[in-house]
Amino acid sequence: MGFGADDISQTKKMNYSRTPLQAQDHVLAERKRRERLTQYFVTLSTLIPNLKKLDKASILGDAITYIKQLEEQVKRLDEEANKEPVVAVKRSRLLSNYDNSSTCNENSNKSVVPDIEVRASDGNVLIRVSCKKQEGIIKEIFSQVEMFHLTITSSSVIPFGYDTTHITIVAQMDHQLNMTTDNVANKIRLSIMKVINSHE
Amino acid sequence: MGFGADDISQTKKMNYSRTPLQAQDHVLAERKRRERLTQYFVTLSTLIPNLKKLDKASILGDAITYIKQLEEQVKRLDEEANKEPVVAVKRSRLLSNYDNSSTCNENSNKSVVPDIEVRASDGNVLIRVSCKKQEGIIKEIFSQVEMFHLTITSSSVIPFGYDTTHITIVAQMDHQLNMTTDNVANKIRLSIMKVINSHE
DNA sequence: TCCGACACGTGAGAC
DNA sequence: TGTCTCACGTGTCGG
Repeated sequence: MGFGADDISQTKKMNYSRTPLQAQDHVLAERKRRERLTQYFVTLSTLIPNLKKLDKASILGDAITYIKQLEEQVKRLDEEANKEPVVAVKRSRLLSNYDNSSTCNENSNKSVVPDIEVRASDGNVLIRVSCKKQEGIIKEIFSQVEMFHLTITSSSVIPFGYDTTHITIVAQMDHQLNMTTDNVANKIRLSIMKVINSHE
Repeated sequence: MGFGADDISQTKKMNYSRTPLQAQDHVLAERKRRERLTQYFVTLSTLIPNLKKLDKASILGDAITYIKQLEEQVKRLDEEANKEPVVAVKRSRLLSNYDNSSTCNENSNKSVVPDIEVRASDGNVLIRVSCKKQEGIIKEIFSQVEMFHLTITSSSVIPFGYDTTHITIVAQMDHQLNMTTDNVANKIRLSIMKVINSHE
């Protein structure tokens, strides 16, 4: 940063006067520079809402507060968009390129993300799977369920859209297994997730 | 806006010289003003990411582009937050003590949390409701679904545990409705949620 | 009247 | 080397 005549002691007579031929070039360039800065100021002032005074200081100050406010708002919206669903279903994200950034467009992959929900209550287990239609995947899922000595009381397999299958199974736990329902639920979830993963 | 010596024609000898006693007050005030402006500039420069040059012009220019970028980002996030995500799962939580951790004990409340999931894909709508067994609630849910001019292609109603019912419905949207699938999904979700709430 | 804000011309440092 | 940017002091308006 250059410093001009800093102190008040007038040393007005400097040794070198500029080349007088184009010393005016200097003033012209400086004029141009000021002009650019002023233009920046008016451009900036148009971006700031509720700007009352057009002071350079006010423009700068309000720009600062406005940027802070915008950043805070972005942060709020961002973490609100990325927060987990309210009743957080355990969900396996099998597509690694699942884009959760704010710039993602409506990707059709999003509708076919396979997800699994297992919940247990009163010795019963509810299994809900939503996955792509795949050859033999239903058989394998049922096979996995039976490996836990569960008695299936009802089930439904419902197609949804072009390539999605929605499976709902309710089964009863064998009482001779001394496992907690949550433990069983977790094991089933992992098992099915593994099956689906092997098909991807 | 004040204008100084505008043109090059040197009329250097102006009529009034300032009161010499506190003409220095003027330079002091101006010095203070410049100081404030400079401080604003450095404060502003700290807010702008990836700022390479510390020019006033660069600071202003990058501040302008940064504000535009932030505004655009806010706009994008805002309209993204208000639209229903495709995969969805905005879920009404009526019982606040729902424990989704893996170490949760067998709380019978878990199985009766009424929750609704609506997702839309390829003009189809999948509706999944899990709620308490209640007199006539199934009829009302189906009635609500039909009010949206949806053609139900398949459905299942499965009991789960002592007092829970799990309902899955897949329906096709009427093409003459020029509504987005997400919009329909959201409306259905609200409608069913209202029905269930009135039964609680 | 004075105070605040502005543009101006200018010397000087930085790359 | 020249070119760019800066702070400075100053004259001049407006409220």
